[in-house]
Amino acid sequence: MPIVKTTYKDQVVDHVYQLLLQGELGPGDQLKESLLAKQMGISRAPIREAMKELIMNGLVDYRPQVGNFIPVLSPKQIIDSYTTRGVLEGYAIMATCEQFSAEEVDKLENLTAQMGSYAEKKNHKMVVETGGEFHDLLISKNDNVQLLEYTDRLSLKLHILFFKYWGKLYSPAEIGRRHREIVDSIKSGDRNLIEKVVRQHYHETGSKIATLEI
Amino acid sequence: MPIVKTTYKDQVVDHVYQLLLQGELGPGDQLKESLLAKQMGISRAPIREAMKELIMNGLVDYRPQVGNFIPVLSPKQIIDSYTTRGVLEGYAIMATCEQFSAEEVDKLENLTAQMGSYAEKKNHKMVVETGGEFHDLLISKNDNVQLLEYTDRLSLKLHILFFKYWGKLYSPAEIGRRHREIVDSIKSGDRNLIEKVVRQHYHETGSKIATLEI
DNA sequence: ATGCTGTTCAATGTCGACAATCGACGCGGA
DNA sequence: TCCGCGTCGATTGTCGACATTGAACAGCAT
Repeated sequence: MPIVKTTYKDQVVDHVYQLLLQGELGPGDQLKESLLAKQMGISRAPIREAMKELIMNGLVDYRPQVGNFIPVLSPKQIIDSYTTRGVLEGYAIMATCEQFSAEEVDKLENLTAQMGSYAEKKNHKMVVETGGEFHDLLISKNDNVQLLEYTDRLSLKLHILFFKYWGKLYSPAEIGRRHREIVDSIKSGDRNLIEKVVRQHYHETGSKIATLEI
Repeated sequence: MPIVKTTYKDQVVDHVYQLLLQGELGPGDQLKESLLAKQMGISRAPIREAMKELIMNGLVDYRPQVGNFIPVLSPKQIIDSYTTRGVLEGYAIMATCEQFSAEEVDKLENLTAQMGSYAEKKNHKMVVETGGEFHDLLISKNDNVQLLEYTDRLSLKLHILFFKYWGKLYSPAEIGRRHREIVDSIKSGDRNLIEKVVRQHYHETGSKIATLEI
């Protein structure tokens, strides 16, 4: 039984995540401290604490003396965010690519196959879950805390803001091709290629989402 | 006359920056809200707001229910931070390298010469200032807001935590060589080279500082 | 001497109220 | 009609006080 010491601030953060994931909060919406406080039966103090954390993670824009808003990202900002993610994760994976054992490469290939299978069945939930496992294994070798902090923040932000597109972005064939490409680059041992492939993957994902968001 | 709307929170942030730059605050020190509030003649509310901003910029570590502390970075963490900076800025510069005009390249070379000159005279202050100008010009072409946000944060953090070493890191000859190397890579137009040179520069800087910090 | 336990105190977590400020609205004049 | 200005309401900024929690210390048992 995990004893979870949960402070009000953390509850507020989770609450806002839920609101975003359930679509009750969308781009441009304002998060009013008093309203949130009343809804949750607490004071504004922990709300403000939570806002700072959300701002830190890029899920809330802060305008002094005005309020906190769910960010409205322009197409360019979407692409830039994914580009940045590609830069960070591309490096993280490139720098550790020779640490993958044969078993782990097998695992990556299995996950790719599973993802294609789920995609065929239009089981988007499992596609996303399997994709997450694939992704986590890829960057799991890196231990640069500073870099991981930034990638985690960015992943969380993009995941929550654009999760609704995850299922519709790529055809099953494309999903397979893209992930195979990454695995193949790792098997090749060509570090430059690995970094390039990862960067391109995220850049294209960003571009696709940007077009869908207009 | 610039009308600067300065809130208490911003004053607190600046105050802590000053304490850090003046050496009155160092790694491991705790920032006690009540104490800061009393010193500045304000309540704890804006102090807490400021803490969040400092945490966001990596200049303060937050331990729930315990307090806020100036981070103590291990040698590896120092190297990792500089490595990450190299990854981000290396990409930023590489992606925009063909946008530099001949005049701007000249400017970079002039700044390099000036830096060497100041270094010879042991004018560390001007070395740092000129180096900052060099650096700012290099990344000025990039307009990826997400990436710039991360690089700015990281630059600020590393600048404030390690500013004391800036003058003593490299010999005048090394300073010249390093910056010429970067300018040359830009003149060559070899994107891979540019990124590699920038990454290596920051990695080596991090390594040097890490050894000095022990 | 060592390790556990309860107490104490200082620091953070939370609260409700008041002050300062921004944005919207409506009025009046060109 | 359009633009500038002042008022007003709603929201954030700040405050002092109280509640809660973590860490250090003393005392006891082993």
